[in-house]
Amino acid sequence: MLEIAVLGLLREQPLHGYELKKRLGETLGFLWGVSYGSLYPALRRLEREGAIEVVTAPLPSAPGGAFAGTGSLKGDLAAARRAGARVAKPSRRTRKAYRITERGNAKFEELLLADDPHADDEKAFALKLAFCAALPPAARLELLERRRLALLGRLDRARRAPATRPDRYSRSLLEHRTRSTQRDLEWVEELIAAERAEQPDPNEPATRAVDPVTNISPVTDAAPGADVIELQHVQEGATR
Amino acid sequence: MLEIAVLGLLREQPLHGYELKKRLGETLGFLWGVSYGSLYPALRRLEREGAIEVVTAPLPSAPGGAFAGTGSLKGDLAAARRAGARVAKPSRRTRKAYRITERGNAKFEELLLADDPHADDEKAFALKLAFCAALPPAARLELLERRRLALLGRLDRARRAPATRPDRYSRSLLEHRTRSTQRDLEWVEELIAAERAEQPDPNEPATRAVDPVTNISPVTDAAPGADVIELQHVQEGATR
DNA sequence: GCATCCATGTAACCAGTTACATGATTTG
DNA sequence: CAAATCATGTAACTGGTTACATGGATGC
Repeated sequence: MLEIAVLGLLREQPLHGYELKKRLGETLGFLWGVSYGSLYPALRRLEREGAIEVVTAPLPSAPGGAFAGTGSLKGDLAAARRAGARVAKPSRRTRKAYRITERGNAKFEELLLADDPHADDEKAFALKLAFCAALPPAARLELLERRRLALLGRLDRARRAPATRPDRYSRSLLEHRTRSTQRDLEWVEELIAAERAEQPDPNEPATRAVDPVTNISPVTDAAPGADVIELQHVQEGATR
Repeated sequence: MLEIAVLGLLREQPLHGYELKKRLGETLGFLWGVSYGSLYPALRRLEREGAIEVVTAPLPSAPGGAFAGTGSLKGDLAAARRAGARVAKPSRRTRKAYRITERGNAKFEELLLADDPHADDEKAFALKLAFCAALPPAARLELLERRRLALLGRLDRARRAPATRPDRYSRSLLEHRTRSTQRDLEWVEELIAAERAEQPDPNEPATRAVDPVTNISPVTDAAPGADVIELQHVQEGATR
């Protein structure tokens, strides 16, 4: 969970821990609150495995030649000041900004499509969805399709095995839950439809729609470099 | 979480670990799956703090005089056999059945009303609701009321602070989530209304006169003791 | 010079998980 | 007697949490 969120945010621009936590709080706050006690260890972990790296630019020089101009830290500050918040001036001493690496990007996509067992389902999907915009369309579709399957499965199970205690409250709960799942399903199907509408996948000529489980399409490669563009793009507008 | 479920089940009848896990799987399976690795330690923990105790009845005598008849183990076996399942005969050697104590009952009610911070909210409430039937009406109402408050708070927060990333998916997510919360709220309010209808709280006389839903007369006395009946009811049918 | 915010981190804990170890009882 | 099932348990790990320790920078 945390790693997805961190990588997802760092995809857009380098950030340091404190700022990361703040953004997680603002933009994903409704999902769950992250604490420093898990964030900093996660950052070290990600760094150890090469998914992110410290960007040691005190301010002036852009270190990685590929990473022109990085407005990241500066832009952030400016935006905050614009917003009228009381803001400490540059400082820039102890903070360690992290940047995502190629390995990290790979890991991010891998994590979005992995359904590891101890993922909360609800929250996990919500989180993934919140970050799937930067994903290649095929992967995104896969994510939605999986979710759809999971919801269908749950509905089916609920239908064929009532599986609940007989009291009033439990029955009401089960009922409500089923309705809720149904709505989730409809919603996901809308998302899928929208996805297909604007991305009429040439690899799925009608028949393949039947079995979405095995369709790990070997042709997922959409325009290479699209990610890089996206990255620079986000940087401009991301200061919120 | 686990402790609530365990105590909730043991309230109805003494059970041993293996059976407990089976029931948790059947009747709460849609909520979450418990593993032995957490169940047995939980049982030991609960025993240590005096919330449950081992019932050392090999079979014949009902040990706690208060606990007349209890079909618990025997009834269970019979039921299973009736259902056509292949069933091992009595055995009864290594198994340790647990019974809830007075302390345990107290702890159970306390847990249902406590909103400890690391409760998943969604799942936690579902679980509590699934076991609230045996609660005194006032406590049950309190539980529902709290949930209502939480949902209202969430809605309010969502309304006054959009707090989300600007991409299509995140927006859709937030929207869907809000609708969902709204539905949850309506549902809880229905439950509350039903609750009040059959249990007109004598402590809130003034405000109820205004309420247009129930304003036929203040004398809507529904059969008192309905809960007791419900309780006895469960015990009979619970071997399911 | 003190309160406050920025910023990083550690230690202890928590509630669960999987994987493994053990053994009694039943049944074919 | 072998295989399946019933039954209890431990060890190591997971992914987070809270509480605490530390310290630089800044504003008033």
